[in-house]
Amino acid sequence: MPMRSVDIERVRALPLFQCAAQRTFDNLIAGAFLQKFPAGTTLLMEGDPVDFLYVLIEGLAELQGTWNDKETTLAVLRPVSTFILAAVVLDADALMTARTIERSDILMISGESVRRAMKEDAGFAVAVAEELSGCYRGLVRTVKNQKLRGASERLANYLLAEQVSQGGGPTLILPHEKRVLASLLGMTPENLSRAFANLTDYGVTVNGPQVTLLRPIALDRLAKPDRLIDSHLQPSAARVGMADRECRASAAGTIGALN
Amino acid sequence: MPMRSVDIERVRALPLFQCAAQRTFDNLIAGAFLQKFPAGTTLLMEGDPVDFLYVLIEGLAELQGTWNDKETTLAVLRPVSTFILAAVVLDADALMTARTIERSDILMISGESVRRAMKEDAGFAVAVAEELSGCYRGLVRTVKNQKLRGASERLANYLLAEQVSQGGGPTLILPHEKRVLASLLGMTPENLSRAFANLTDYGVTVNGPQVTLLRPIALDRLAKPDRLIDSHLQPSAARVGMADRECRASAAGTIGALN
DNA sequence: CCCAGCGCTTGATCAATATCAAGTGGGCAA
DNA sequence: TTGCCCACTTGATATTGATCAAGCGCTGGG
Repeated sequence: MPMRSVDIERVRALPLFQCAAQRTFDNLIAGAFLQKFPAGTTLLMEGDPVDFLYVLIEGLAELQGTWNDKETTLAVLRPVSTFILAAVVLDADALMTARTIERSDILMISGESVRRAMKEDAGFAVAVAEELSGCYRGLVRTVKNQKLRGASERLANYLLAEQVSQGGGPTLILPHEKRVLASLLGMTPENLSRAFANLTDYGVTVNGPQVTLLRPIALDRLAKPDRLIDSHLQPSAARVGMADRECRASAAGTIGALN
Repeated sequence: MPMRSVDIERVRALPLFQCAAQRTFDNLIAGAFLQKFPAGTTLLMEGDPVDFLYVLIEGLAELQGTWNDKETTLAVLRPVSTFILAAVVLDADALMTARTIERSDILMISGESVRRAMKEDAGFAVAVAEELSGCYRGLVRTVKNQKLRGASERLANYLLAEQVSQGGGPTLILPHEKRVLASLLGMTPENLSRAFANLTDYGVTVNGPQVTLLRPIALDRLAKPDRLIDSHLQPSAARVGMADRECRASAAGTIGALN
């Protein structure tokens, strides 16, 4: 499957590849291939060896973990993000299952060549370390979110985060099924319904996948968003350089570039 | 505070520094200093800028997160481990506060010099990426542990993990106060007591900080440890090379080398 | 030696979340 | 169009975990 040059540029523009030498980048792309997957495809199973670094170019994907016949969503990924980086770096087995939620275009880069590129190109190795740092911090936020907040607080913060990521208007569209959201937020679908019902008093109106926040101030007072948990409200209006990439990782919701 | 050469060697032997060029290592150590802290000292507050990479040489330390006057322990660190690496790499604010639990010897390495070393020494940059990958995967395990298991299951797995890390004998010593363990496992101290009580039927006897596992098979059947959550039972008896460093990260309990 | 404080436990109660069981409505296929 | 399936909702109930309130036992200071 040949890559369109538009897509190559989008990948090249990722923080992960921005600082790589042109030669490094060309080598990585040379052995890579772009593939289309229908919705609901399992890309990689928990416990399997990882042969590729994945880059979601278009569509929507999900990372989930399993234990004892229970299942939980660890992250929902949107374009453009890489995933499974940590396993690739260590040449280890996957700790999470990766699944497409929508029909998706996914770039697969040989894991072996990624490891080689790191050794040969210090700039790229640094970029990998920075990417992983961002992913790591995203997960720290996730754990804090999970351990310190109750269900409706998690939902409230998710909604506020989605609101800004969707332009700041009063109404936002849930990007996937509510059942996935429930799992992501660490509750049952039934409880998500009830959590939405609780937020009615705070001006939250639900209409299918469309949610409207009528009293953002009230909702905010309930949610108590925190820059050390919710990455959407970062103070650094300055510094648009290297270090801001962590901003893409969100604790309550979509964790960009999760591995 | 001059470092003993014994300690220098212990640091040098860390996976993080093993592959670094001698020159890189010397530079890093040159600007570093070793400091002793009494128990209960706050090394770094959540939200503060991070100026140093910390290496716990001796003692016991804790990483905790806060929100809305609630507090949770994210990890308990034992020697020798590094922490706050991710924040150092990104030159970002700390997401967790770091506290000593016991009197501790801590090596502090300039963050600026770490970032410089990464750019100049690809081998070191790769090691940083590998370390971060291990930390990342440790946190993935933590999240799965937290979201998929109930309180007594988490405790049971913690005990089994501690047992192997303390030599595999039937009796083990809790390395810190039970209240810290409770917070680490995501429950209240009261509930930890009750969780211990529940495990009585599975041969768990508690006597102060000393815990004996009389029926390991029964306990194991309850705990259902999983190599994709509990890092203590890794299959890789082979491959003692680079990639095994992740083994030090444990989901249920002490996450070595957490950042 | 005694007492105060603290960590831990235990019991009673309460709140939060999960589970079970219908029931509704929309979309898709026959 | 009809009818079924599936996501979602809602209610009733069960379970789990948190909170509140004593009480116990060890330790360190007076």
